[in-house]
Amino acid sequence: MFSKACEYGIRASIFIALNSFEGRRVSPKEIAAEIDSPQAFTAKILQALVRHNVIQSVKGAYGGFEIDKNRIKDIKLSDIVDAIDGDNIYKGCGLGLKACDEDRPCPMHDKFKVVREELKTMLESTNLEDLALDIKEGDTFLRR
Amino acid sequence: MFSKACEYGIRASIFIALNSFEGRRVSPKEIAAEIDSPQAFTAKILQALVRHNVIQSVKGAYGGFEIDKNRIKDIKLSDIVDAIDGDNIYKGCGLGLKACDEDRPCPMHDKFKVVREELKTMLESTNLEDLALDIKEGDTFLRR
DNA sequence: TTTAATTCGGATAATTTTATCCTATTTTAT
DNA sequence: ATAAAATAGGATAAAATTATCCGAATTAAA
Ligand code: FES
Ligand code: FES
Repeated sequence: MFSKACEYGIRASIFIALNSFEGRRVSPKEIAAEIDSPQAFTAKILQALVRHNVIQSVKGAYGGFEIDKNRIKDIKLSDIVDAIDGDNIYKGCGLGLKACDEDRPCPMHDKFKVVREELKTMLESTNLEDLALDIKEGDTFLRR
Repeated sequence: MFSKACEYGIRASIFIALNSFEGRRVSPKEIAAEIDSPQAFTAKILQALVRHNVIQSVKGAYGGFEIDKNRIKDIKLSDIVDAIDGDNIYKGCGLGLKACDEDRPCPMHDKFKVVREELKTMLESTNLEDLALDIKEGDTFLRR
């Protein structure tokens, strides 16, 4: 469904949010260890998320990645997916036609559109706060 | 959402079904031209679909690809996706954990599961006959 | 001001996916 | 039998994704 980069990006964002609640910055090393991802590759993804303004970075000693505590609840899954995988999964044709076009639809269009919309709604209505809180409660996990 | 191979595979299967209604076999060349896909790559995908028993091939002169006319309505989109992309999209964890596990779910699990199930239901309840008939009526298109 | 701890960014490598090419094999018609 | 028309399948190649490495730039503390 999502690219590896996007999966790592979401898991990383949740872990950063979790720590930002406590006012703690985290390093790519710590993040990769926690979410079980390749460290250098994860670092690249974090850079992309910074560029897209999803997370913030602080350089130098005592630096690391963080998310403004007050904005955690405003960051939606769709922001992360958009930043890394782009909008094809929301807007693209399920059969790979150049664009999804109501006026000249592919055979899967009517049925696919429903699923695509549901995915969109789900990603747009899920924020980092919700996800991080579940982890804190021990109900969900970032690795296995 | 799906791989290129899978997109081509679905489009090809629909076109083959359309022709099999008329008792006509089609070649990879004709298929690729019709669905706007690379011919040799498409041929490989057709071979895979034959191996998975989704379509049939007849070698030699006057040969080509076809689908048993009586089985067109029994072939579901999920059969094609399964054959080419496997079952990860139905069964896998949305955040890329090794497997989706109810007992140790990822933070996205509850919400992702709903979308994944809807996709599964959609693919399992859509058959090649429905898709091919819409094209015949001129309501939908395989290329653009 | 120096040092240590960091992120940033470029270069490169490995792997997977997508794509092409060529030959072998099969089958029908002549 | 032979020739022609097809699919099958192996060997590569190209492109995209995933992954690693290393030095440059930045920042805070000592
Ligand atoms: S045209 Fe294919 S999904 Fe809309
Ligand atoms: S555990 Fe991630 S989707 Fe079920």
